[in-house]
Amino acid sequence: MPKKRSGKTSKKKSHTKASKPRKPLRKKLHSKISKVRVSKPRKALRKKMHRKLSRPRKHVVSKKPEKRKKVEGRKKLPKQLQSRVPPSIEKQPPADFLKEIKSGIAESAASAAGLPAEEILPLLEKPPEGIDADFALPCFALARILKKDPRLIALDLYKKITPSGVIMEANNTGPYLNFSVDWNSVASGLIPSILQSGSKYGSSKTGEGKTVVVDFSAPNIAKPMSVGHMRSTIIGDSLCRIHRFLGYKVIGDNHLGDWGTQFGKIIVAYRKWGHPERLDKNPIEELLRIYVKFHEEAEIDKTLEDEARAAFKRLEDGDKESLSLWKKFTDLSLAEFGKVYKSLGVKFDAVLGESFYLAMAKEVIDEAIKKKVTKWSQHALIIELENQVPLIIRKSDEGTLYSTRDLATIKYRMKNSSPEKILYVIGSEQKSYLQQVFSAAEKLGYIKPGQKKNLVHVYFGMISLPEGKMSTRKGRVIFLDHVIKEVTDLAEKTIIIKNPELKNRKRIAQEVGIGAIKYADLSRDRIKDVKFDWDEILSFEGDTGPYIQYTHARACSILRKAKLKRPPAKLNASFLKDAKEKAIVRKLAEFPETVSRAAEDCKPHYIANYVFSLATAFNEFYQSIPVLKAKKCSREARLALVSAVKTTLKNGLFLLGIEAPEEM
RNA sequence: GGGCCCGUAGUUCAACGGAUAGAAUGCGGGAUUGCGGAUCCUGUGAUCUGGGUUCAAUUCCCAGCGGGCUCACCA
Repeated sequence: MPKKRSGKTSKKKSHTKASKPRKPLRKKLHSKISKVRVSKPRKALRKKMHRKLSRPRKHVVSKKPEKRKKVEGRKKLPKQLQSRVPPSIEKQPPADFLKEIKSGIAESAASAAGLPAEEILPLLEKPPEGIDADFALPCFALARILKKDPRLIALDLYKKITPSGVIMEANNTGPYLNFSVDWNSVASGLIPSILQSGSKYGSSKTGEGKTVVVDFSAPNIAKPMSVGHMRSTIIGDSLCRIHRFLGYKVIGDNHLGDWGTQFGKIIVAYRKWGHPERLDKNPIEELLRIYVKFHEEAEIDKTLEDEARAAFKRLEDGDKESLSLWKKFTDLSLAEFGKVYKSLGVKFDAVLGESFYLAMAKEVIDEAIKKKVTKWSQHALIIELENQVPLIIRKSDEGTLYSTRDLATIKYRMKNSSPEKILYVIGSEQKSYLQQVFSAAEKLGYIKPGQKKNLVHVYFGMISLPEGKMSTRKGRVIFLDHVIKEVTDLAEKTIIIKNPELKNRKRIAQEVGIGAIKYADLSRDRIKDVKFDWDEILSFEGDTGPYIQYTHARACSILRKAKLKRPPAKLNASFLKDAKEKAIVRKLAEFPETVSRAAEDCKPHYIANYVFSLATAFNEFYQSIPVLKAKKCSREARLALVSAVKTTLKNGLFLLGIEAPEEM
């Protein structure tokens, strides 16, 4: 049975529209009882206290007393405001303030310790919540090098370090050396820099001159796109955006499943049971019908599979009638896929399906024979691999296989784009298969020896339904366009309730609905399996795409009402005094690092999590601190902050492939 | 059976080997007619088991248990 390249399609009982469980829109009626707000300790603090009382500490190393002593003895140093307005040179990538702060800290700690800064830098980390500091240097690693008690090292460094620049103070807490940063000073450079960089904030030039091919989506022709294809499409699209943002030349390639034995099946099925009129009217539906029919009949009549293989062989050998059928099916399917891609807002730089590589695949076979890396096994041609199952590259009927075409694809891509990396955004179930292909490619010399690591399988877990595995053939499947429609409809209903005056309601409902779908996928680590859950995808509250979009829209709303002609050129950040404001400034500074980590690990969920935490920080801020009604200086500073948040949220959402409407 | 992946509050997810494991959702309380309540505040509640490495393990290693995927002429 054909499998989808991008994932699995099967699914069990399909939910039909009306029966779908759905989370009701929450109507909140609020009681108007006025109450005096009592300030309470923060939740985290509470928890901590509770834990302390109820549970014995695990490690007795804790030196609370010492910590306290240190904190008391902490010396306040004069802060030196050094606002650093970034160079306004166009070509210059946006400044990465976090990186600069960290290297500043690393340098001063390094010179105090007499070690190179490069050794210190990677050790720097963010202290946990509740620690009153911005950066921490755990001294354990130094203890080994310096052969000293880490606590003494921390103390020693603390004494030697003279804070300067944005580093306001250092202090030692047990084996940790903690640094506090003057966020006002940082903000006065960072915020104008963000405003100036705009849609470029967070980008860099690290990928300049390098090419990355992203192989993603890859639906199978003649089958509808199910939610099984969602992950490859959404994750792949995001990875394209992220790499492009970092300066790479990206070739997003939709490696369509438009060749292979399943076409034999469809051709056979079409000749036996197909209705041309139905095909024209409702192509995917008809193709699916005959495809399912084929498998039902094949259960009974075992010769059907052979018939299909033979039909595929004729297609591969260039039989005209078969080819014209193939062409028809392909064109019809592509038209359908195009609609889905359009609503998802996904574009490709290349759409080179497997059929494109047919001639090259045949060359691959000849080459493999010539290079003497093949062996015969039961009339099929195989390549033997170390510690792996051999890879079949030609069937016993001399037809090509997925593997043959994949090898040809590697050859073609290396030759034509010489990419630094090729990312295969394909389900984890193909992990061992892809490793075989990569090894074979190395053996055939399509990649340089030792460069196998540049062929990266960006795998992801499988989508299943609450009722079990999906299965196209059994009709247990949820179609992607169905999901899009449901979510979009709900978004529209929500808008009608919450913002009836909104213009462009349809378009924004679409943006919000798609945002919900994409965010639900991209906000979790791709390697984990997911259960498709209507309730989750139809939820617009909490950790969801619409929450981020809403936050962005609120920021836009404030800026709109402020009627600023243009963002302030200068910023007096000393008016950003509140802890909530500082928290936002720090968050803003973390964006570039988050983006590059996401690219390194090919994990867009870093960005999703980031954007959520920034949105949350912002919501907490504007909930309690007035912007428009603040006094002039505060108002200006806060408006700049709001604007920087808006920009950063928008950029983050963009990297996830999610629109950021200004109203919703 | 061999190989690979996963195992965290009731549920769904986070957590560059570090200091008190964060959220969301659910359920229970709340938000002075201030910038849109798709928001905010607050209570509740978790690292599968057993060993090992480490100053330090949710994280790394081994074993077990549970789940998923995969083991050649499908893709």
